Amino acid sequence: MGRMRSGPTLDDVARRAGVSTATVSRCLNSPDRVVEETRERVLKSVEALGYTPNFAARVMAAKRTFTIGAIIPTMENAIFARGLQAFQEELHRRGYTLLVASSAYRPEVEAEQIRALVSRGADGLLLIGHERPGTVYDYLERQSVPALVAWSHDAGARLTSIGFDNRAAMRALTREVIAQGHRRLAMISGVQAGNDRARLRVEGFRDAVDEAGLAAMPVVETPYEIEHGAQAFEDLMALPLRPTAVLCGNDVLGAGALRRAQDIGLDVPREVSITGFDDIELARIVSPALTTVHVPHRDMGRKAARELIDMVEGKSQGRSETLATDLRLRGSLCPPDPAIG
Amino acid sequence: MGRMRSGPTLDDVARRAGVSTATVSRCLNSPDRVVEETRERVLKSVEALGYTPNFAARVMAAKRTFTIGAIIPTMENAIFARGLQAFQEELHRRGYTLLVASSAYRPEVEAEQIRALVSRGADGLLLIGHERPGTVYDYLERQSVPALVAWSHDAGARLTSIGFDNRAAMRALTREVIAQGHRRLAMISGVQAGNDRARLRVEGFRDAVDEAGLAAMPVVETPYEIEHGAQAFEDLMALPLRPTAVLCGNDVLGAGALRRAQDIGLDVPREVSITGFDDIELARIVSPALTTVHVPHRDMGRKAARELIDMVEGKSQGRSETLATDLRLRGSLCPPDPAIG
DNA sequence: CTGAAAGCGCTTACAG
DNA sequence: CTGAAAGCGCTTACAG
Repeated sequence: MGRMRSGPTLDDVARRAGVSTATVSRCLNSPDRVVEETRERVLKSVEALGYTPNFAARVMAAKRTFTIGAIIPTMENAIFARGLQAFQEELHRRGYTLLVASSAYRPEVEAEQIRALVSRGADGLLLIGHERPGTVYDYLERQSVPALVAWSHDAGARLTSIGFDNRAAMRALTREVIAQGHRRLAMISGVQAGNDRARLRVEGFRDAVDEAGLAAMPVVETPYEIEHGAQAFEDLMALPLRPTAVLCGNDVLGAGALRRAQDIGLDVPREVSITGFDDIELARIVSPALTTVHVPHRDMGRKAARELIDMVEGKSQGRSETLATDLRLRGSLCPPDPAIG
Repeated sequence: MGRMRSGPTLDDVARRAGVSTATVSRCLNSPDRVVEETRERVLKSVEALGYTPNFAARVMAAKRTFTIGAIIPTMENAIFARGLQAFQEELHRRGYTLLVASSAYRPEVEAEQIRALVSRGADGLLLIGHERPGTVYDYLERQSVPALVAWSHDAGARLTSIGFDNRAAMRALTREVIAQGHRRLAMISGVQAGNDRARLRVEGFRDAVDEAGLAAMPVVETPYEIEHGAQAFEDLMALPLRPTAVLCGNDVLGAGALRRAQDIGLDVPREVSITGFDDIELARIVSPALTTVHVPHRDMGRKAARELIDMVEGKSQGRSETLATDLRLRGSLCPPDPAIG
């Protein structure tokens, strides 16, 4: 069963070039330590045989893979795409290869993927958010694999993070909605269990609602999918006392809510305002465009890559950083209609 | 520089349990070949030490990784997301792990990623489309790594493929547009170089336009990004003789075109019809929803996984399959306004 | 500048 | 059912 990789080996190359395997290895890894004439002969031999080093063997001997692993909750939508792209570009610039796996927002899958990547020799790991079983952190420590968290910042966490303050960001957005005159605010949140970003955004929402002394309205929890956002929105609109503004845990939910509003004949923003979070491309595609929290995805990705590589290369013990977010006010939010409010 | 993975080894486990490394290995890989009492002792030792097998060593000894690699052109949008998700679910079901890399639509990056994945021991590879340098195929053959192409079908290609007929699909859509009465059709295509899906879609478009005896209109080529789709659309609308229908190479371009139409005050579909391709979620989010070609992403992903694993396990020499696509007629397409046409 | 040789941490016939 | 030992394909001190 299965294939036996049959490619040529270092030994084949060495024999053909009439040198030792050590010399071939040097030609490939530190060419300047081999005299030109020998090097040329070896490279010609490499070429002729179509030789590619066996990675497993190299890893075992050198204990280094120049591979970074990233486990993100989902590839189904673009939430992490832009940040990851920047992360990968920076990695590439520094000579590392990125391997990505997704956990479908399930902690046990994430743990499994972490093990898969670590045992495949990942030199470092990028994780999203701080919330996961302590055993995962124990494992990473025991394996002494540097790991960095992005998309979330938590000073007290076990891992270094390059992220932003989800709570403060959502608080600021909610304050803005209130400042525009809304008094009945509801929220559609992502699933909070195991997701600190979702949880912190809800907390930020509540902070602002409470400090304004407004009556509590529902926070509906639902998976980060368009269709779920749509359904949750419809449920909220069926309430006897309808919210005049619905704040969504991210742009995906916001787009779903907006779409459903249009489908059931509600005018956004005149009859109901809707906001998102993340500022992915989707937020500007929908019409009206979504008011949202802008997250510096590319900047975060690039900085995360730099810091993680520094950690991998022993140049840093881990320096956390909080990036600023800002509001993007667009057509989906306006003051409530006095006739409705 | 770099870390020395310092975890416990098989030897440590063996010593602690008072058995040989062979026995520990058996406990982990074929537990039924070890008597219960011994097994328990060994597993306790594994537990106590927090042992994880060194993947590289295992690969080298066993010549098998249970890892499948996929290289997709982009993770920036959802084009490949749903299919890849299904692919990964099926892989997981059969005990394989998926590692993903993206090529940014650049052939040289793809070649690099292929090498990275192969030398990391991928048992098999999923690639998108058939168009790439012959040297890549030579390499895969020499390394005897099974590879499968998805998203495109080509009977004459070197690799097995589980895909659909991009040309026929686009031809069918174009025929429908023509059948609705349009006579001035333009197209916004993705970049065709190195992308057989893009090229075949353009050919399908031309097939239908030619067979209807319509005058040639521009085919604009642009990267698959919302903003580029928007710009291309605006350019087309600036033509002296405006098209009444703009067919886009995929939904991303279609969404961009639609957005720009609204921004410049054009009524879709009354003044201009717009279509997409792929039927990703975005197509239903925008308003009006995009008429598009539905691609059976999940089915394709699942079938690709099954076939690739069969190839990896020597159960198949590679069986290609063409999947059916169908049209989804939605609000972005309607007959042209006689007053305009 | 180059080679001989040990060693990386596993798996797997081969014996017993 | 279990162990001793070879071997997987590299890298890297250590000599020369």
